[in-house]
Amino acid sequence: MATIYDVARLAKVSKTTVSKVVSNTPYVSEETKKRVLEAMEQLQYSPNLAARGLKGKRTYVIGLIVPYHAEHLFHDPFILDIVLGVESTASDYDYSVLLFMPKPTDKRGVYDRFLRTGYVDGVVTLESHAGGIDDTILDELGIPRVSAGYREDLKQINSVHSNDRLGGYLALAHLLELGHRNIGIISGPANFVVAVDERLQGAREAMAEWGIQLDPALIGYGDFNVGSGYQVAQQLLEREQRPSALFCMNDRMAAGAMYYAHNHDLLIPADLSLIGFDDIALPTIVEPPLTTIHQSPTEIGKTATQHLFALINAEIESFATITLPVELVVRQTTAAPYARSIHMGSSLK
Amino acid sequence: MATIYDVARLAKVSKTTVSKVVSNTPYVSEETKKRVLEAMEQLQYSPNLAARGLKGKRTYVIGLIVPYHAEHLFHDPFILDIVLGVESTASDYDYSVLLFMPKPTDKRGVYDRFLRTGYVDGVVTLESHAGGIDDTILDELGIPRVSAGYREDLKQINSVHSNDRLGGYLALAHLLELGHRNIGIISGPANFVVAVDERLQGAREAMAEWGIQLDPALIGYGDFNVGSGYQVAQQLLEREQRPSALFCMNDRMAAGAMYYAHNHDLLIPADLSLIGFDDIALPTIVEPPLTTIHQSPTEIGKTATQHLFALINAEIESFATITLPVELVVRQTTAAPYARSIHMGSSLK
DNA sequence: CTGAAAGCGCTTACAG
DNA sequence: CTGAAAGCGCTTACAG
Repeated sequence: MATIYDVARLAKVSKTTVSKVVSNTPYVSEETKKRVLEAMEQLQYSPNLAARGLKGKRTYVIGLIVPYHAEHLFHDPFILDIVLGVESTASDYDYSVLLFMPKPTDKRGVYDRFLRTGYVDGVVTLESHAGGIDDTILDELGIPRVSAGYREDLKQINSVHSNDRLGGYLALAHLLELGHRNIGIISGPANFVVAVDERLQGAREAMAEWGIQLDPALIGYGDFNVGSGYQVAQQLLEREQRPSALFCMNDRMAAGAMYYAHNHDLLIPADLSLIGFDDIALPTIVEPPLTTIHQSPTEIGKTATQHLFALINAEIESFATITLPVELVVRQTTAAPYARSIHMGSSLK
Repeated sequence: MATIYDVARLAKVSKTTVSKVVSNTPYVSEETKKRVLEAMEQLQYSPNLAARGLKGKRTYVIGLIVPYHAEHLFHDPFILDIVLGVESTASDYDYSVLLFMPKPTDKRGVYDRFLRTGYVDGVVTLESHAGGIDDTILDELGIPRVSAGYREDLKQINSVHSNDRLGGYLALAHLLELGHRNIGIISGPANFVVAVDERLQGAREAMAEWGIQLDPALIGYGDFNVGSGYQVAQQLLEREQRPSALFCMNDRMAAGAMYYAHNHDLLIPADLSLIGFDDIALPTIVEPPLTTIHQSPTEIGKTATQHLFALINAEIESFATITLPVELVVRQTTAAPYARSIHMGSSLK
């Protein structure tokens, strides 16, 4: 591979000058610059990252830490989208991404070693809940860090996530506006996945605005999988006072709930309104199309990485948590309550 | 961060000796070694990767190239599992993983630059179909490469994938042994995803053994999503001579087919046998449990990475394609054909 | 605007 | 078994 020396010789300048052209320093004459650029092109020169990293203040590499959690959380399709957002943004900044996936069984040393090798200018961590990454080594080494997701220490700093509280609020407000009062919630794991707690809080706030207290008995806890949506729907819909609407904390559980409704001759949305969260591409056979709260995992990855570069470049020292907008997407699974039963009597089956 | 010099000083030896201890060279006295090890521990010394990469023959980094394909292929849960296998194996070998996700819109230069920076000792590429990675730059730079999945040039070399042909064979053989003769196939995209072609070939071979010719009209083409499984099932099951069994090329399409069967009062397996491929964790509400062909994406990642290290260490020069075993997992969606209709007459509805 | 020189933290022959 | 010295390919003050 061509080195800076080869380029210098071909362009008849010094290594120093080549280096200046590479790093776009001003005060290089146009003519010299052009000659160097041509030589670089001709030799397909690409600066050796190891050498840059060794001498300069930068390694041109950021770390991406994706802790392996429980099976179903790790296989969340969002993870790949966030990773994609991080990688493509890093690439835009001419940075490379070093991937690190610590397992829960890893001793502390593994994590330390990854950072102490001195390879990274900063790290993005993917987090969703307790037991994640801790900052002490990062602080000690002076490596900036941005969290894509909620920080495990819950500090409102250097992290990027969806406005989950607003999402919970919008979902409930939508149902309340339609006239629903007896609303069940199919929650994810609470006190563990921070986003879940936030969405619950948002739901609570919406209900408070309508003067309603959230009944804990109307909250069921699933694990984000389709199957748990089915089970929790069953648990909630078998109640004496059957809820007229369900807020499901992700689209997959909403699909499970819909499946339960189909199996029990509940028409959606006539007998039961359903709203999800995420706005993933559900199988087209899940009918009717789901009303949901849209969020953008790729944007989370992008925004987190952009802000990491702002930290690396010392443009900012830290930033307050960024909450990305979420959006209510009304499709065909929500309507006024008991639209059908009002006309046809209350006995549904 | 502590350097090799700090360690040398603390242990009262030369840098050279420390380096020898780090790289586990023999011919260091036990006593010296122990002192150095203690100093390393005390200073939390970790060799600087950039310096190692610059001077030594190795960078201790491998590249992982995950091309962004069509939406649904990229979001295949297998990808994350393969990545996990690669990362954890690299980590076992004290290597780091540099992630690279080229988009179809990337100009050639982006890919080149990733490799020309001289950061990687080798690369693992994730591939499934045409239009992937080409070897010319790798060959030019002398960077070893292993493909996790079928190589896009279809060379039977330095690649690791499941024994898809055997999988196709096992699936069909299972159905044929149960007595099915009129068998439909819900295929993935053919002439594009290599594994699909292989599975079809395996299916063909099984049928030939039973003296049956595969009828092209009994093959429908889906896109691996649940919805397409539903649609193709419909297309095949509405035929004059309704197939008594369907071989689905992944579990998600099998779930779609099952859903179609439920909606049309076909009992599984009494009226219709169904076999999938992959053995993913389907939602528990998909009932009955699916008979399928098991494969192990994490193993693909691990095996590919292990062999990459064998190439890097020059233990081998190349290796013939490794096909990882697949396994028939018989659960409850397959049975002898028309188990019910034989007893109850042929009118099903 | 240009370039000579020092040095980043290692590894690797080589000599002892 | 141990260590002095050269050098990997860059960047960065510094001098001109």
